[in-house]
Amino acid sequence: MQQRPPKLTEIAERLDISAATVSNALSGKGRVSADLAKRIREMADELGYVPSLSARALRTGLTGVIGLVLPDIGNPLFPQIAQAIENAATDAGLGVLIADSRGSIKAQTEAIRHLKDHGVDGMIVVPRRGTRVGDIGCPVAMIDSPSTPGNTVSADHWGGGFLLGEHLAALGHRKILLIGNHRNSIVQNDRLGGVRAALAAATTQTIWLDSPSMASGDGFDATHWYADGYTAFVTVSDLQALNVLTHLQNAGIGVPAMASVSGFDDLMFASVVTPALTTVRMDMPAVADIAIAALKQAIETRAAADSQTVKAARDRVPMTLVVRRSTGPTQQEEGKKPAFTKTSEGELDR
Amino acid sequence: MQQRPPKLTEIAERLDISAATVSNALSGKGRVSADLAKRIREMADELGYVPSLSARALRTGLTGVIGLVLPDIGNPLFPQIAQAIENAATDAGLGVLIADSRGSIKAQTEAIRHLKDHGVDGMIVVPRRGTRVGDIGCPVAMIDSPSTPGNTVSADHWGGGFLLGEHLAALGHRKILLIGNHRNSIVQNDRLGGVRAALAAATTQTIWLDSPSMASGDGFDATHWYADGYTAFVTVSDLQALNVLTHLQNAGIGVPAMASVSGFDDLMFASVVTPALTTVRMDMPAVADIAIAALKQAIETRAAADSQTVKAARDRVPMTLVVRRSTGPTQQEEGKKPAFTKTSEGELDR
DNA sequence: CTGAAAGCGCTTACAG
DNA sequence: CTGAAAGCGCTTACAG
Repeated sequence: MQQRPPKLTEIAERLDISAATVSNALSGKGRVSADLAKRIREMADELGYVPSLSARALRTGLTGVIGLVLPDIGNPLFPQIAQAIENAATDAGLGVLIADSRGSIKAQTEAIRHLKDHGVDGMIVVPRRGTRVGDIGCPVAMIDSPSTPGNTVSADHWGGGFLLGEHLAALGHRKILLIGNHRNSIVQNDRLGGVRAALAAATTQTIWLDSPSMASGDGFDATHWYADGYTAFVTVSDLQALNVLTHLQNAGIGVPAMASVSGFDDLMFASVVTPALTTVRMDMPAVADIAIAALKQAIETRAAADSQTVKAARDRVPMTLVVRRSTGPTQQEEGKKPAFTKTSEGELDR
Repeated sequence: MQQRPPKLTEIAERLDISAATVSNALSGKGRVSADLAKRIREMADELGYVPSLSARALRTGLTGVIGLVLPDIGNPLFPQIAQAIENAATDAGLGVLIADSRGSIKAQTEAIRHLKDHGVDGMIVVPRRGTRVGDIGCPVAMIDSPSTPGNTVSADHWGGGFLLGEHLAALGHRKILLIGNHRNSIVQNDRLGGVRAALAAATTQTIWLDSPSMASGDGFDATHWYADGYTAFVTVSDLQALNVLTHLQNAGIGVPAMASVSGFDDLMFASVVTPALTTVRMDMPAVADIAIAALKQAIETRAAADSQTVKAARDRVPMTLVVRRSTGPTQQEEGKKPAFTKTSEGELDR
């Protein structure tokens, strides 16, 4: 039916007052008598008035939309991030425009430009590994590792790793293998650093799958390490953990009876596999809330200060250890079910 | 630095011509002499002119932004969808605003309203199961099952299932168990219907995990069926397949040596597990292209016809069988590596 | 407390 | 082929 939506002046006409007054009343600037303001609001409701964001944007220079730049939408962690950001933004009355910096750093730059062209008031960037985002002419909140310069908010990856390390130590593991993907990833180093710190009394060995020695040959073979006495395998992500888990199972090494496998991120499949994966989870909603709050504040005070990376917060959100069943080696742990919501399997496909 | 961006009138002033002419030249309406148009474009480039979308939106009533409504951003299939849509939209010069209809149908309605309030020109909706979206006052493209009324474009789920069924038949399986999650899901019925049709000569049995008998007790136990002679397990999603796979392995039933497990969607972990999952994949980019094209056309012709669900296309995009290693029962298949890109593990966490 | 007026930066008939 | 003018729907000083 595409009814032409009522505009502000229509409310004004009906009430025989000026558009300015309607605008003031609706924006709650308080320059209107309580009584009149109430009548205006009622009329607006009655007419189903929805302000034109385009007009407002043109006038105020603010669109009420922020951009979300992700290194790769295909990233399995993306749903968690996007969902948390979308929720927080919606609560803050902001729209979220997404952009995928798929592939290259160049693509990241393009994505940022694309968003700017679309007039976002600010953006949240999960930068590509090793990337820095310069001044882009609008406020930016970065979600990265706490050790990254320019970071605004992030989970406490080191602390999360420490929790996991303590857990494994308590279970009695003495030889633990730590498996990382990219040796120059700050996040991965933070995570494994925490694990190592908690396992100072045990034997740990760290291997990086992107190292030359690994890249050649058939790569990593968990059974080999198992034969060497390693009973626990700590990976830097659940995807890697899944890989190790199924490898071991496939080779007849029981998990958690004979070996323990754990990951990070609590990806949606972590609770679906048998045995369920023990993992370390970030509090994405908290990260998102902080990022949005910082961004919003920066947008609001933007007029005064120059637009810059939002550095106000620099928060470090704690991580949570999610103990499930893969906790060997002697199966001490019965595995509590996690309290938080997991991805609804029901909506998998319809 | 937030330099005030140059506006159209500045170009006009510098060239000592009218704003109208600049506008015409830049929008390529062709009412400007080629020579002048060229000079205008050069000046625009030189000044780094970026049109104000807000102003254009106010004037034309079109924002150049579409909304993407997903049933649940947490859905593991979401990354594929979002990425494909974002790519197609960007190519079409459109921005994508996301909305999560998490949880309820009510939330879906709210999400749609939220997007409308933000002035999207149209939207792409992946509706919640069993949901219909009424007229919302702007063009809508629905991505659902081909059998769903109002559907605009979708993968050929039945056809994909048929491919999988044929494959299993060719491998010599005689007793195949089909496992669905929601007995009233159109997509799932389409998929399993296709499988069944191709396996007409074999024995198939279908169970639904949401049926009362399943809901009670400990639910589904693959080993029980294996003992009963079933050698192939077809699930309606890779997540389910992963569950079955790890269950079997955990119980000492080798895959693919003793049993075959397959799924749908080619979720990012499908190629990471051992053995890699055989699955059926939709061509998301094709789906996205069709949806965006249909939407764009509807937006452009919107003035004339009333806004409605886009029904132009109703396309049925073919699905692809991805044969990997889980294809038993006699391990005939050596498992080709899939040709398409899988989610870059590298960006898992940084 | 309320209103008249200007203007945000474009595009689009309409003239010339 | 080019330009003058109006207007999209708001908000914001500025008066009263």
